[in-house]
Amino acid sequence: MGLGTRPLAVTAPTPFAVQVLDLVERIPPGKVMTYGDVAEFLGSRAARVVGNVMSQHGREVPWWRVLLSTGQVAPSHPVEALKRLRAEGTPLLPGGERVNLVAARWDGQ
DNA sequence: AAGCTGACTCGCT
DNA sequence: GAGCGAGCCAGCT
Repeated sequence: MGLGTRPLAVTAPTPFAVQVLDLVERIPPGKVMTYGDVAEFLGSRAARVVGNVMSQHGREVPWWRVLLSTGQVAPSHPVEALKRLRAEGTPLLPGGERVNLVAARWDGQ
């Protein structure tokens, strides 16, 4: 019926969301950014909003490369995230549950 | 239009 | 290291 042509009814990304997604898409394999890093790079302090964006639109970008400031992976799919991070050689801290931010943080260069 | 929400962060205990 | 409270702000109701 009139729901449109897409199988998943995704609301259109807002301008801020587009900026977030553009940036996340550029994070190189083996590198990561925190929610706060992403916000700061976009001239905002809205780390939570970045999280909101990722939860709504993160499926089409390397969402596993966006972390909490503690180095922990996205809370919704932690196992999958860790699996992907290990696969691309992202430096982890001893214990393997958190990313070594000192080594893996990407500055958006 | 005022309030609520949340894949956040930081400081303090 | 683990909890907790306060601050944060774009989007949605």
